[in-house]
Amino acid sequence: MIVRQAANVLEIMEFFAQVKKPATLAEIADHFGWPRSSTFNLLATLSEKGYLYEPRPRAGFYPTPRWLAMARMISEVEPLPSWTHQLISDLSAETGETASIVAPAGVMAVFIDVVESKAAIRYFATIGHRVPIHATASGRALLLQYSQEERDSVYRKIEFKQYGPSTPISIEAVETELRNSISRGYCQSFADYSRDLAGAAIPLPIGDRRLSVVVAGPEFRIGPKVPDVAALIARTVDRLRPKTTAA
Amino acid sequence: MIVRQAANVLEIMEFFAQVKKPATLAEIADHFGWPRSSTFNLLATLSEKGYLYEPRPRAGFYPTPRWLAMARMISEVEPLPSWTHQLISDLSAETGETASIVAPAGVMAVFIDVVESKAAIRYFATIGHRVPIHATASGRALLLQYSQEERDSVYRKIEFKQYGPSTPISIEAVETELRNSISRGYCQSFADYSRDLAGAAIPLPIGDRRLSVVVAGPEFRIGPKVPDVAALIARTVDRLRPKTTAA
DNA sequence: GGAAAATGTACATATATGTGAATTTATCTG
DNA sequence: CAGATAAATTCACATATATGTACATTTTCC
Repeated sequence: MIVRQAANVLEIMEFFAQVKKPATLAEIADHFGWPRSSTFNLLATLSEKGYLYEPRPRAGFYPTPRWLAMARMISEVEPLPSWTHQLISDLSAETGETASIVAPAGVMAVFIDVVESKAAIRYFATIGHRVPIHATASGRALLLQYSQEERDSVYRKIEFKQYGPSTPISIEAVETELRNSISRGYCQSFADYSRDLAGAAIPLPIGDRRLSVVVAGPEFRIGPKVPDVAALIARTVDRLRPKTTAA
Repeated sequence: MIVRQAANVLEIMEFFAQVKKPATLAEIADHFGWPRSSTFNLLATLSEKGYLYEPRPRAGFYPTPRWLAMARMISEVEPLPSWTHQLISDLSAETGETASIVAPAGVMAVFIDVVESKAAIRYFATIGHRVPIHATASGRALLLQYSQEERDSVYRKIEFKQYGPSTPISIEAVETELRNSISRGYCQSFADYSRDLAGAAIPLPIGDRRLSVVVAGPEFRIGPKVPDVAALIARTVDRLRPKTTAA
């Protein structure tokens, strides 16, 4: 069950992140199609908690820097090592495509860092974007780091859907693709989940965290180059990952 | 009316900002005394929206960097000029007390930037902290920038409460205190709102934004020095505020 | 300056939502 | 490796909550 008012808080935050200027109660209510009275309650709640204020008289509400203060506190803990951002930054620059660091979240994979391609036609992904773990290159690069039991446990919760012609729609299909990925040396996906999207990914274990790196873009552009891209990812990881004695 | 589930989202965020490590459903439910099923729904909603993930297997949830990404987008708009942080930073260093930048939010005043005192006994304020606009030095420094009509409009919404012995409990009392502040050259408060707390504040108009600076601390420590502190604030503003031809 | 329009606020009520109990899944223990 | 224990999920129902309606306030426009 989705908690509507919880989702609405996030929607409001995203709304402000987009419009980047104060908005009145009426504007917000109209934008979302919410009743004024409900909007009033929600804004009052956020204000009362110190997350919204009125920067200038009669110009409406805007989030306080409290969001930022909280987000900073949260993110200063086990941040990604700085070389991982360098990694996707370099990969995006060299390939011209979108590169991301991905982490597991149940049956989904979440983008936790993204450097977007600058091309007009590109894979549009944002931090927080989620994709099915079994039907994407980045997700499968996470699954490769799981034990068989852990994978089985994930499989049980997956609802297999035919997102595209090549989507694996059974446990065996996923396991087969994982085996292929191992022998191939990298994970790939050709519109397994998103239409026209192809990508290459490899596992990126950091400490006890299971992450993956993925480079993805429009199939027509990146498709033929997937093996090269995969090799580039591997080389770039080798170059940037700090050398340690332990594996 | 307070929107419970909206508030809960903020509580969860603050919880993670505090504990700074992943937490399982059970831990979160226990911490807040929420039913597990409700907690489940909330966490599912936040996860689905890309704000929560599972950094490592079976170690529970943690916010994704999406919070930070959103908060950055929001805060990169009309940020405070950098000299205002320098201002409160210097003030806190010189006085040993907590210094803040404050903005209006209806009948309340919100702290939008804070540098805390390092003393063991200190004014504990955080960004987002709210105080009544009429019963605090910082709030009255905001009211001084309002027109009479605007102030009247605010007064109509205030519920006058006797927070402390010196709290102004009528419109006249507030107006009188404002007049005194003008002739005095700064705003002050001696436990008008918070017990044992004294502070000095002055208006800080920036562009068309109405802000104020306040230095506050325990009454016994800062009380006798309030005039000096006020003078220091004024001097420091003069020193740091960029000179422009226009007023 | 006065009327009209827009915006913000309060409240009762129907309904969407949170929750307790039951079920399933995972983890620990001997 | 069972059996026990704890955690995560599901679901139907009572209730807390979102909202339609009415009212108040503020702003706009003539």
